[in-house]
Amino acid sequence: MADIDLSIGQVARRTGLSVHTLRLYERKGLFASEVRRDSAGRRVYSAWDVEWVANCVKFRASGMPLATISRLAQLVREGTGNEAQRLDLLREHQRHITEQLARLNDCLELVNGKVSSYERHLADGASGDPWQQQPQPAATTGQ
Amino acid sequence: MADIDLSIGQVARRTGLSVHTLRLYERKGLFASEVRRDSAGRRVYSAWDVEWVANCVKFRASGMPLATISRLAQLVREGTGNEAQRLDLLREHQRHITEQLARLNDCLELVNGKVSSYERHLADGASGDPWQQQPQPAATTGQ
DNA sequence: CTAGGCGCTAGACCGAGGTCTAGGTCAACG
DNA sequence: CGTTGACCTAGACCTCGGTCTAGCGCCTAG
Repeated sequence: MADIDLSIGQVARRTGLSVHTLRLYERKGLFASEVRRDSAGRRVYSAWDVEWVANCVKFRASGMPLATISRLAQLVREGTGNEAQRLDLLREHQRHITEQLARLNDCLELVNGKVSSYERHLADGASGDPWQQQPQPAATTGQ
Repeated sequence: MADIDLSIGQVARRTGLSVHTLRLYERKGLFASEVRRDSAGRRVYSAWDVEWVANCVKFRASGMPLATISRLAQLVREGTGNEAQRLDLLREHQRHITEQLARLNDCLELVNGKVSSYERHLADGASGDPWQQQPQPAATTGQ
C-alpha cells in the first residue's frame, strides 16, 4: 500500500534473496514490470515490485522453474487480454503442487514407518523391520 | 520376497531410473549392500537391492540429497550397532519433509487465491485482484 | 580530499544431479 | 559365422539456479 521505493539491498533483505539473485531474476525476465532506475542508474523497486518478487519466491519454493515464472511475468507485462493463459499456467502449477504434496505425503509415510520401526528396535533389544542386511548368498554364478 | 535377481536394465525399468543413474548411485555409494556381479562382470540386483533403490527414489523425491542417502547407506552397510544414528538421520528428514509440506501448502494457498481471482475475473468482465500493472509513475527522479 | 558503502555490468565459477559418448566385452540368434 | 542387444568403464558434458569477482561509478561523512 505505502509508496515506498526500495533499493536492491533493501529488497534483498526483505525477500531473503541476495542482490545477486535479484539481478539474476531481472536478467532472466522474471519481473512483470520493468524495474525503474534512479538518475544514477540504480534499481528502484516499488512496493508492487516487491510483492511480485515475494510471489516469485513462493513460486520458486514450490518448484516453478525460472523459465516458467518468466513466461508468467511476460504475460503480465503484455497487459490485459491474456488472462486465460495466465490462468492456465497457474492452474498447471496448482496441479503440480498438488502432486508434490501427494508424493511428499507418500514419502513421509515411508519415513514415518522407518522411524517408528527404529524406535521400536531401539526400545526393546532387536526386532521389527529396520533395514538389516539380508543373508546375501554371495553369488558369482552367471545367470 | 521372491528371490529373483535382476539386471540393471530391469531394475531401471521398474524403478523409473535410468541405467546411467543406477550406476551413478552406485558410484556415489548409495547402495547399502554392494551390488553383486555375474561371471561377466554385469550387475546383479537382489530383490532387497531393488527395494532399497525404491526407498532411495522416495528419499530423492522428498529432497534428500545423494550425499545424505549415501551416509545412510553407509550406516546400514556398517551393520548393526549404529541404529541410533540412522534414526537421527531419518528423523531429520522427517522434519525436513514436514517443513516442505508446510511451505508447499502455503504456496498452494497463494496459487489457489490467484487462480480463483482469475476465474472470477474471466467470468464477469473485469474485477478482482489479478495482477494488474499498477499506474507506474515512470519516475526517473533521484531518490 | 579520501574512504566507505552501496550500486552497476559482464562474465566467470560452482555444486547438484543427471545424461551421454567412446570404446570395449559378452552371449544369443539366424 | 556375423549381427544385435544388453552390459561394462571412464570420463565428458549439460542444465539449473545461484554465487562471486573484477573493475568501475556515485555519494556522503570525516
